[in-house]
Amino acid sequence: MDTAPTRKQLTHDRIVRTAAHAIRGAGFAGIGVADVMKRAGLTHGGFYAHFPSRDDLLAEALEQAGHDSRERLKAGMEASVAKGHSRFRALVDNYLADRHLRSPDTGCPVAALGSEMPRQTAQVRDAAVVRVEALLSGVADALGPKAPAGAAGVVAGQLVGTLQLARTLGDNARGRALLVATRRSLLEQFDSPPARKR
Amino acid sequence: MDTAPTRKQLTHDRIVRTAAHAIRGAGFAGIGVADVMKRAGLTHGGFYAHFPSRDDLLAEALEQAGHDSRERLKAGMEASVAKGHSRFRALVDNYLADRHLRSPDTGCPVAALGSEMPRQTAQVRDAAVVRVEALLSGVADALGPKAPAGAAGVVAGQLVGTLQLARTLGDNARGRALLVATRRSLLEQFDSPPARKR
DNA sequence: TGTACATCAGTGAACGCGCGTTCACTGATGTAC
DNA sequence: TGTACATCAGTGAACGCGCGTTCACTGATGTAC
Repeated sequence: MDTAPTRKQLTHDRIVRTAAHAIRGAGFAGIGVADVMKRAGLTHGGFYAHFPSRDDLLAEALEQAGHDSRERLKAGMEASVAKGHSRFRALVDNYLADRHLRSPDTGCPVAALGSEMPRQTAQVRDAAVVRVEALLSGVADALGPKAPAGAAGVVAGQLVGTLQLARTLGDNARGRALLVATRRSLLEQFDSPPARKR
Repeated sequence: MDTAPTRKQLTHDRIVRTAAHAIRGAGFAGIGVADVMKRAGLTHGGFYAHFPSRDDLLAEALEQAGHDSRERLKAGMEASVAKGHSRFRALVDNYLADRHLRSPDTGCPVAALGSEMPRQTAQVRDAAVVRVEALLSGVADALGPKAPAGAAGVVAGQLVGTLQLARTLGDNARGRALLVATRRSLLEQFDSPPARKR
C-alpha cells in the first residue's frame, strides 16, 4: 500500500516545485540554493538533507517542470477539443498562446531552457533529453498516426523556436504576430481534416 | 579619412571577439570578466578601461557574434548557390548543417542563446532584439519577395528551435535525424521552383 | 638623431558580496513502556 | 494517559572560492624640441 508522505517528503516536494518555477523564470544559472530555499519558506542550511547537490535539484526540478507544463497543456487542449478542434490544432493554439509569452515560469521547460540544456552537466542534460523526448511524444500524439515520419520533431522545433523568438521580441504586437503566423503555418502544413471544415 | 585603429581599439576588438565566442559556447551566465580577459591574453584589471560594465561587453559580444555568424553563413550559402541550389535551400542546408551541431561557439547566437535572451538586462535584450531582426531579414532575403507574409518568422523559429533540440539530443543519429527531417520539411513548404528541378 | 617629458594601455592587489557546501545544534515528532 | 528517550527535520553560523569592480602603479608608446 502507498504510505502517506512523510513531512520530509512534503518539504522535498515543495522545494522541487519552487525550483521548477524558478528555473523556467530565471534559467538554470539564474537560481541559487539559498534563493530557492527561501522561496520555499526554509533556510538554506537544510538543503543538503534533501539533495546531494545543486545539480540534483536542477534535474528534479526540470522533471517536475515538465510534468507541470504537460498537465497544464493537456487541460488547455481538452478545452479546445471540446470546442470541436482537432487535437493538433488544440496543441498548436495552446502552446503558441499569447498567455505563454508572458509566463515562462509555468510554461514548457524546453522552450524556457532550450539553449541552456546542451551546456549542463551530464546529469542535468540527461533530464533535459527526457524532457525533449516527452515533448516529441506529446506532439506525435497530437499529430496522430497518419503524420509523416519525423513530423513530430519538425513541429516541436517550430513550437520551441517560435516561442523563444516571440519572447525575445516581447509581449507586444511583434511577438504576437510571430505566434499568429506560426500557428497558421503549422495548421496549414500538418492539421488533419477534422479541423479544416471550420 | 579612416584612421588606422589604435592599439587600444585592436585590444578592444580582441576582447569582444573572444567574448563573442565565449557567450555562444557557455551562455551569457557562463562567462566572466576575468575569464574572457585571460583568454584574450590580458589581465582582468584592464577590463574597465574598455567597457563601462560586464553588460556592455555582453551587448557588444552579441553584436559581434551576429556578424561573425552571418559572414560564415553567407560564405556557406554562396558555395551552395554556386552548386545550383536556390538561396533558400542554401540557407536551410547551411543553418541546419551537421557541423552547426558541434560548434555552437561559431554559430548563430540566436540559436545558442535564444532561451536566455528574454532574461537579460534591457541593454543586452535590446542587442538581442537586433540579432533576431537580423536573422529575420536574412531569412526573408533567402525566401525571396514572393514568400507569404510572416514566412520569415516561421522559418526563423523553425531553424532556431530545431537546432536547439538537436543539440540537446546530441551530435548523434537522433540529433542529426531531427536536422534531416526539418531540412526536408522546410524545403517542401517554402522552397521556390529553381531548386525543385534537381 | 637624440633627449625629456606627457600620455596611454595594461598590471596586479584589493574590495565587498553571494555562491555552493558543511556542520554542530535545537526543537519538534514519534516510539516504548 | 503520562513520562523518558530516540529519531528526525530544519536552523544558522561558518568555510573557501570566484565573481564584478576599483585603483594605485608601471612600463611602453608617442610627442616636442
